[in-house]
Amino acid sequence: MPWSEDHKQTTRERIVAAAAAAIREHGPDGVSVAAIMKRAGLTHGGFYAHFASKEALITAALAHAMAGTLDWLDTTAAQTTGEDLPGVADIADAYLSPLHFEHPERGCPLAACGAEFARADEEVRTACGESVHAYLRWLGQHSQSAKRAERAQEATGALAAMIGGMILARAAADPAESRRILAAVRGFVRRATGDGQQGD
Amino acid sequence: MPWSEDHKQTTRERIVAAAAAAIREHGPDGVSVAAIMKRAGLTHGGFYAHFASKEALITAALAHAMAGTLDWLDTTAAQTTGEDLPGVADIADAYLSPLHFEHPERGCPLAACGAEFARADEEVRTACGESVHAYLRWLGQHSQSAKRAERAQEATGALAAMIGGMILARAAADPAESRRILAAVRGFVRRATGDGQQGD
DNA sequence: TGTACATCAGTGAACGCGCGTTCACTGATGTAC
DNA sequence: TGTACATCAGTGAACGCGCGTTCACTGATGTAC
Repeated sequence: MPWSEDHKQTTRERIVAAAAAAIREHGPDGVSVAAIMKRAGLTHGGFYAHFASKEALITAALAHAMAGTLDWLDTTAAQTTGEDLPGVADIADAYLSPLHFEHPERGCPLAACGAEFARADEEVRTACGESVHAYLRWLGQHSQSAKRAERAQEATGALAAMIGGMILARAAADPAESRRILAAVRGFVRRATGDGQQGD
Repeated sequence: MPWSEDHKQTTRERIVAAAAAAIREHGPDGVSVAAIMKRAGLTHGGFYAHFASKEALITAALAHAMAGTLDWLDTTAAQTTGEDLPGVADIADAYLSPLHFEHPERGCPLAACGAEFARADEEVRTACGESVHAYLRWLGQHSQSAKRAERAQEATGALAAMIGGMILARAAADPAESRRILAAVRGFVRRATGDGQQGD
């Protein structure tokens, strides 16, 4: 075999990473296969040696973005609070941060293009449904409520507020209003989860 | 003048209404000018006698959808509660209803395409920012909190949860999970706003 | 160690298609006589 | 009341362009001798 075993796999991952960033920045319809390949340092012709379709790439990019986001939220919230298992409101603080606001290309794929994924063809739609499920499961594990039903409600409500809050902040007219929105939603989630306030 | 005075205005409004529905159903990039004109019972050639660009139509459609949504929420929440000025949690109940879930084409434009509007060119972006501002103002008027700052936080947090909740429900894998999500977010908002529960 | 070779990751021109937009036209309409 | 006319809302063919996808090729690589 003329090329090292994992060379193609590495290239594939480079394409997925480039796609995950470009799609979150411009939406799945706002970026072309050629633009993604260029971002990965390649030409568009080679694309179909790695993926069956643009659809398949979007699916892989969504999974990549989701995994990265959960990882980043876990790490950031744990660092900020100094606890191994931060609570839902701590996760929401990390999510509703100015850093996340300014960098959709490295952030939550559902805040960046949730509605578009949900409207897409079956392959992406299915991956999107799985992402939602995994997201809620993961956030539920951070809930400190005693009852299972309460943990589920807390996780679902908080995730909704997080995603909607980031969308509102990014849709707002000016940066000051965006900051106000992010802070308000952080406070709202703390109030709903019954956690004491923290930081600002 | 060979045509009645408001004939052209009526046609224009028919195009805007068709666009508002089609865009909320398929996204601004998912529907063509020709498809919108067909939906309005016209051919695509006449479009530029009414609008300077597709961008201008999207802007008008967003405003139309926003106005219709606030109206519908006000009416529905008032009918359900039997009060003139329903509270934030009552509005959230109407928003997070199965009917709204099933009919994005008649529902909130920010839940349907908020992220896309926020990424669009200046004209749509500006209209989107104004929509967010108007939305928050309107919902704040429904808050029963005493202090202004609390009303703002309640409105912002609830709107975030409403929009994010609808996006999550529409992105979920199966109808049962969607229903669970909608119910959970309704409960979450009631908890955060301190309102007693209502209905289911 | 050096060289000829087979492999296949990546290249770039080309394709068909649908899009937003333009424009010469058609024909339904209200008005003037 | 009836008819010729000017207006302009709406039609449909055509445009240039960028898209997703295909394919004949190129050239860097590890292997065999």
